[in-house]
Amino acid sequence: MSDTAHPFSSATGSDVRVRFCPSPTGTPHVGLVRTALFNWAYARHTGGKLVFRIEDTDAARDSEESYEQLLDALTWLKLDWDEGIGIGGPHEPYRQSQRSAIYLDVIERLKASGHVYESFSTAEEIDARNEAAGRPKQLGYDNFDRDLSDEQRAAFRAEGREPALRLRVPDADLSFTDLVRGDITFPAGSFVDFVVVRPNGAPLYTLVNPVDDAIMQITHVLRGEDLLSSTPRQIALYHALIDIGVTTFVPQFGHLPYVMGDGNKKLSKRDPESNLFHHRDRGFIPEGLVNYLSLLGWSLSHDRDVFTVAEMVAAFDVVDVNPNPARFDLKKAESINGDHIRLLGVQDFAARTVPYLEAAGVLTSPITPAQEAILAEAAPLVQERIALLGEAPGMLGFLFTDAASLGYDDGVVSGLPADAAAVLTASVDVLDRIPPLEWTHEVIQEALSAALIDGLGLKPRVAYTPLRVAVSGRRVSPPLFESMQILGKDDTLARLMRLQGELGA
RNA sequence: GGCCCCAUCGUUUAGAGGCCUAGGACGGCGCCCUUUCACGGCGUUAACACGGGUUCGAAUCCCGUUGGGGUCACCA
Repeated sequence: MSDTAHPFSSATGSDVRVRFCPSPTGTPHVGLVRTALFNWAYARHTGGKLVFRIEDTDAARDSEESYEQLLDALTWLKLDWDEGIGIGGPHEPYRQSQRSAIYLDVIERLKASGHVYESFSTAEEIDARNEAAGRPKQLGYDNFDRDLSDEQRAAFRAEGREPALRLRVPDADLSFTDLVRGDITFPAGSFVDFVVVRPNGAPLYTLVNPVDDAIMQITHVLRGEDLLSSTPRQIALYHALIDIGVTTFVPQFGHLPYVMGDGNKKLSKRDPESNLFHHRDRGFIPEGLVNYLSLLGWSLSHDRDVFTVAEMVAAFDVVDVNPNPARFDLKKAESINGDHIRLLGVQDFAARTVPYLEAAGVLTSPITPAQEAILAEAAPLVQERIALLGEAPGMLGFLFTDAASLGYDDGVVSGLPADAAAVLTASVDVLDRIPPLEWTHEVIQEALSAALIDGLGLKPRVAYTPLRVAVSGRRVSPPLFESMQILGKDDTLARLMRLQGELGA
């Protein structure tokens, strides 16, 4: 059925207006970020606008720290917006805590037009009435106060009660076409008159969210699936807002699938994997994380899942979003991040490792020119072998210390084969004969290979493991000969001799 | 419980009636490359929840069943 008085938005191109409107509670969740990403991508794809506003109407839970984190998150991921926080626009202010006067005005108009009425029922009374009537408690509010007479209202007030305000929802089926799920109909009676204003006059999310969307002329509401069942109530409110002239259309809705954790549960805020910054701390780069997050409910094509954000923007449309819930798969996320790390220019890559190396105490802060030179040499060696920037300190740490202070990983020295000492002796001997000016990985490899593989008849694995441990303190490291080249002849020999000492002791 | 949503390999996703003896990716397994670990290459594993329809023909459409999930706040 078409409702010509309350039409849905028909925006499709640059007239599209989407919004991202988190409430600043806790740390940014990857599901929240995915929602931001899809809104952003849709705005960029259509050439429309993304509005960023803050829903801080819950003073008890909202925090300024969380607000800062939201900005940090979007900035880090390079999800920019066209209107709202920090930018301004025609509908300022963009923090709900500063929009009270606007809501008060809308509430007055809603009251005057009879869309909203005073409700004195308490939760206990509602439960009691349901119980008395043999209805399950979960049925909730029974529209009891809908047609209270003036006398009845006066009587309640005389008892000292203050009313909440409820929206009168239509007694009719409500249908809409969900952008990702298709036609959805809620039968009349499955949604009841809901509270929009507390007795103390404070408007609730159920009111302010649609009111702001209406005032800001939002054309597409793309949000989490958890809001799906509140959509009919919201559409009912929208109809009221249209009736009183706040707006002229109802936005289109698209409900994005959940981001799940292990098992069949929504990825909980308690789970560290849900925390965006946890992933950043471990060394995800924005390109990689955005790419992976976009795959949670969407895909670029049938045979590619590593792509740039520009490619995503060019192709993204909400109607292609898959309605099934998606599981956050760390392994795959890391793999895709690794692919993006490999896509980085080597200088860019090196620069991005610096904060991680500093945080781990591998580099001084600020980095010295000498350290910078070593990093530049070593970066290509590790760029292709890590999936997270957080692996860089472990991979590169040995290059920024000396023979005396090098630490050995647990068990690597004791785990060396019996002939390790002989390998070290032979290696020191042959390496010492390389002139300093010829100290390159090719020459080093040639010399070592001749002495150990040909000379001692060892397998490469057996021959080089002691050297690797001596040089890096680890069983796994960047390529051995290249590492020796970076360290230089003196340091390399000192490290081999130190391990000789450790083994002899 | 009412209402709503969802249902393709272990995971994610391709698939909008014949191109599907179901494709990609991650994971797993094996092999190759190789100075370790990776990277890269090659191969392999493994799915249309079930039952009815509609149709010449269904993973694709309809109905039901089952199984998941969400929501029913004077939170957002």
